[in-house]
Amino acid sequence: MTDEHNININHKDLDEETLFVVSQTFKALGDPTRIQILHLLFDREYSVNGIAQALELRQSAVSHQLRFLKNLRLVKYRREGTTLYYSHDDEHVMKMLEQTIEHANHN
Amino acid sequence: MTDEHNININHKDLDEETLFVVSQTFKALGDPTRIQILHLLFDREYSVNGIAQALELRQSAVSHQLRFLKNLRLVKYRREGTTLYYSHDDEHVMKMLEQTIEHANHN
DNA sequence: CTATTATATTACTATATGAACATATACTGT
DNA sequence: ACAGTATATGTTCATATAGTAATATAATAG
Repeated sequence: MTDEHNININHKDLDEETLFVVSQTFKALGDPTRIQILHLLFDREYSVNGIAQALELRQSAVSHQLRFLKNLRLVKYRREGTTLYYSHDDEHVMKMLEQTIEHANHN
Repeated sequence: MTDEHNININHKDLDEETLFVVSQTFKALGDPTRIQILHLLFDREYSVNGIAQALELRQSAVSHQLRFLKNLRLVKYRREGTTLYYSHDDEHVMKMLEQTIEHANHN
């Protein structure tokens, strides 16, 4: 009989799809611009131009990065006229980001 | 004063150095090969060739990625003769990796 | 010392990435 | 329909990245 009662997680199975999803998720957080965008969205929603102004970035640069984040379902948006208000859409990722910023500041 | 003029309600500012450290940390986890290496090191230490054989990678490729991970203090090594045994060296990062793999598998 | 083994490093190549610019699309008000 | 505004998209370019092959270095055994 094996030690199936053990609480430890089995680290031996890492299938290709999981590997891809995990690496993509971290890749999203591996760029300063995207981190800044998500960091902004921590507190409240922002329009695309709002993000661009707050971070002093071109509108197209922001839009490109938002598409990246939206493809990974890390952000979502609601429309109000011609304006799109973006907000974060993945609690787990936002918590990781918060913790890692905390961790980095603590050193 | 309206909310429109009060753009900087942000609690925690995100200084440039923190931004760099955080993005570098996530960048380390943003590559499938590095994730596989860290995933291997979850349970125990491995030699460079051990990692190469386990993941079917060239020795030099593994060595390159280990240098990357070592620069970020995510892994450490001990020497035994000519063999270097690598192990993980950042609990926070390993926990994040574990949680994110769990999170990805859960979907 | 020399030979062997394990790992690191250098040089190179192919691909990925991020930003810029210009343009296209979507919506609103007139 | 038209003008104006907000956002998205296509293209191009410079740089970053990951891998390979070949070589260098380090430690050990004989």
